[in-house]
Amino acid sequence: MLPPSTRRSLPMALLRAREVIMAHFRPMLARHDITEQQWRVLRVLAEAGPLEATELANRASILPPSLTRIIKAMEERQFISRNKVKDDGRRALLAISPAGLALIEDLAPERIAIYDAIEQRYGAEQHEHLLDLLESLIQSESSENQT
Amino acid sequence: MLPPSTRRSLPMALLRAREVIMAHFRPMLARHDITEQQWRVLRVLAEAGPLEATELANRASILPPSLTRIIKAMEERQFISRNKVKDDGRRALLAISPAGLALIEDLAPERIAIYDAIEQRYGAEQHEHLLDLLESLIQSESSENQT
DNA sequence: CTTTTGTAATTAACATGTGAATTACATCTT
DNA sequence: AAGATGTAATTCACATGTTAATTACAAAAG
Repeated sequence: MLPPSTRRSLPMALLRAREVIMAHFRPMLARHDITEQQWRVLRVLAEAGPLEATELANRASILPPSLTRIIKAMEERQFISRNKVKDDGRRALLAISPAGLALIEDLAPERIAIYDAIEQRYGAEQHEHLLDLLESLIQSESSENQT
Repeated sequence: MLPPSTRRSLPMALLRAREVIMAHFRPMLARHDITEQQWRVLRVLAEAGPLEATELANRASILPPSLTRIIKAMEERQFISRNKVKDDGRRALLAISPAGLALIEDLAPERIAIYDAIEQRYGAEQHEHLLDLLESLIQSESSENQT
């Protein structure tokens, strides 16, 4: 229960870990002129199908104001489309477009290769274990658990 | 070696984990009108003593352009001071001021309580193990390891 | 001594993070 | 139906992330 030093604190360790991982993916994304967040939006929509903005924001871990801007930019680049929901003028369904799907499929091999290389260097077992521990942390600390 | 779904990918898990942790600290920082990054700068300087900008940026995981802005703001609020290094007009030593130290000391009890509560919910052993795995990941993937 | 090369810090330009306020609709109340 | 309340999305204002370009200075090369 000592005061956590900056050298062994969860927030700093999580930040640094994310940095070293993303460093491997950034060149790929930059070559296709797409940001990390735009990439997350595309992948979530590709996996889950059309979603409303709120749900998409949650799944991609992007805040609503950011998502508004991202959607606007990606609509202009024709990577996603929006269709208003009947009976509720506020909501709209956001869907990935064929061009967006094509981009994801183009990048899939490289993305998998990068991820596999990380897993090899780090070790498959450690990797699985780390994912488990992170999921567990997210569970134990998510605000929905407050009774 | 399957394509990592967004539900079990390291980048997403690290991002979400950091979010749920920081959610506990944000109210405290907001009450003192200080940002997460400014807080990191203060703590690093308090722990390590005066540092040059480059070293401070590395230790606080802040990019140079951001640090330039942060230093400017914190100098105006008198939380840090800068002293030019003799013999090299480019460098300057950045140091935490008495007011900065006072802020850190004021917040220390609450900060420790928050951290301890997280550790209790999550489990001390899991917590240690997670830190170990993260350190190991950072080691195995940091760019200095490229031969 | 001048030029070249290297390094630290800053600036520029644009995207995102963040909290607060606002807008546009829906729904509930009376 | 009119007003009160709730919800989804956006807008605003400002801080930071990110890359590229630039400035300021130092050190090496000629």
